Amino acid sequence: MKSEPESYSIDDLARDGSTSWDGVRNYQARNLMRDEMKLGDQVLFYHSGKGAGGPGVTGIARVSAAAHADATALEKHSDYYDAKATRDEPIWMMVDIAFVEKFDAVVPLSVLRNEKQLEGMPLLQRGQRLSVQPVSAAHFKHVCRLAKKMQG
DNA sequence: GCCAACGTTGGC
DNA sequence: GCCAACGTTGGC
Repeated sequence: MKSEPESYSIDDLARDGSTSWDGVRNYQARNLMRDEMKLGDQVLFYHSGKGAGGPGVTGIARVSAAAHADATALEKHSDYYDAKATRDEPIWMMVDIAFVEKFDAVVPLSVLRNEKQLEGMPLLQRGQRLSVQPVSAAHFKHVCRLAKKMQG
């Protein structure tokens, strides 16, 4: 899951313990949360933009609640308000995630790009912008190995 | 700040 | 249903 650290960082998640991943307004990302993310699934937490250490994976979270309606779509004054959403058809959904671990150092995107073992990882595909993306078990493990290696 | 990639909107 | 225009994302 991607987040701009200025809006919500791994440190914010560590402080809060858990959070509802509200505000996703992209159907593909919504579908991934709704259909693919199960309670207990592990999540790579990614900082986009200009965080400390540049864009990269900063830690691990875990799905603490499966997809449920994102009520911010119904709130007129919310940045995430969507006039098409109704109580019966909320349209937008979110999962809750809980903090698991913050890496000692960011695993930079530039490092991920050079890893043969991460070939085919959606995050590394040209032009990808999805804020929620699937990660294979093998890719997940490899990113964790890189994180451990970097704290070396 | 630039720009490529991509999603959405709306006219036709 | 097509597609141009526009807005957003996000790396560089």
